[in-house]
Amino acid sequence: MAEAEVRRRPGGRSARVRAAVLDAALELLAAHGLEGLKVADVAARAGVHETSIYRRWGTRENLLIDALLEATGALTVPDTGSLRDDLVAYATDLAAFLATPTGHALEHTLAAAGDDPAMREARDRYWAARAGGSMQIVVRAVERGELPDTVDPRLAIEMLVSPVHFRVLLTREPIEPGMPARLVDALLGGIAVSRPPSDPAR
Amino acid sequence: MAEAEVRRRPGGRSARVRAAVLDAALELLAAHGLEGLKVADVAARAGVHETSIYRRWGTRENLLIDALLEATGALTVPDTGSLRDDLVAYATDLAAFLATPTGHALEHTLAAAGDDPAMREARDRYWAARAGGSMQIVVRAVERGELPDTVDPRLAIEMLVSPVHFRVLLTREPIEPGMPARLVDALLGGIAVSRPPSDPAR
DNA sequence: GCCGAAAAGCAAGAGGGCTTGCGTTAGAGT
DNA sequence: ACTCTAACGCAAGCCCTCTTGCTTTTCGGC
Repeated sequence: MAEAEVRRRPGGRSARVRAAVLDAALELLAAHGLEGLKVADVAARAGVHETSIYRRWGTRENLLIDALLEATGALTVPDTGSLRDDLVAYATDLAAFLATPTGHALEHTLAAAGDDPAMREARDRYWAARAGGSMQIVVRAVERGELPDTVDPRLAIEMLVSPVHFRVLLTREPIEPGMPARLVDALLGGIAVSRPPSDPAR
Repeated sequence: MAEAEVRRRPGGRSARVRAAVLDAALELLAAHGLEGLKVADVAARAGVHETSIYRRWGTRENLLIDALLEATGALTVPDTGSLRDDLVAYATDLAAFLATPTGHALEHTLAAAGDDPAMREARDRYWAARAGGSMQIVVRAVERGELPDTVDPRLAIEMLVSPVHFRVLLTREPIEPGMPARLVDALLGGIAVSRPPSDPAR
């Protein structure tokens, strides 16, 4: 997620401008929110001409994606030795991230992003990295014998994380603290069996 | 979803303008896509002044939501007597709808929509209607004894539909024909048990 | 039929995203 | 050190969303 930075030379003019612009974008994003961020303001704060931004990034959207992906570290992939605990921790972390201004902005920008080749590649890389990390939770559980090797790690992770994204992006309902655990229990045991009374909430 | 239309009088000027604008918007949406739709074009095609649109709807976004929700019938809620079949059919229908231009546009517009009170109310009504219908699948299964009454219908439906939305909005990966069935099997039985070899795809 | 209010028509314009043509500057390679 | 080129600075302008002040039409109630 942070692979640039050593593009040509750390102190080259290009790198300097790039860093200044991305920093400015993130600061203004935190200050004025996603809608309030104007390219002209970013340019002014970065001490750079607006045209330079458009020449390099092309669109406001591209700039946002670049800044947000650079600012977004990978989610930590827990490894407690317990599948259930790992999944609950991961979902909880994700929900917490999506509740931050940066997470919220990233989510909405990704959802609104277009389909040009460059954007497609950035998106694919991002999700591949996310999936690669989180699927380890499932892979390790299979290795430990906690899960049969017939499970599809990708589908399992999708079923875990997508309800969280769903609420943030579409229904906009809050994610109660107990939701990750209920999600994981349903995912592991299936809804056809009654779940253990393991959630105080709701 | 289609509750207006008898606002003041079917032939009143307001109603006429409203209908003309929404029709024009949907036609242009189908013709030029979500990004290609311009308010001025809608006004021209509807034979209406652009100002009238902005006076009534306020923003392009509101216009889109109004047109799309009006054009979107409720998804049919299957009732085959088998929970598994109902869920698979529902998820398949949803995926098919989201693959249509209208569905795609609705999905993205909803995700991008803001949080003003009017929008919030429209969104809540939409999702309440969707949830109300789809949760019946689960409720009926409980009544039939196919599921214990400890299941949370809302969570179950969220876990069913959100991976579909997730792919459409965020990862943009295609939804393979076999996905709904695999989703339902994982949801019903849990990933901890090996699934029956019931999917030819993948 | 008449009248008051609500909605539509109209013109003008502000603001932000994005583009283009041209001159200027800085840094990478030799 | 010198040049050649990629990147930036700058000015001007287009397009689209959205706003505002005022006039004109139309509809519903009396």
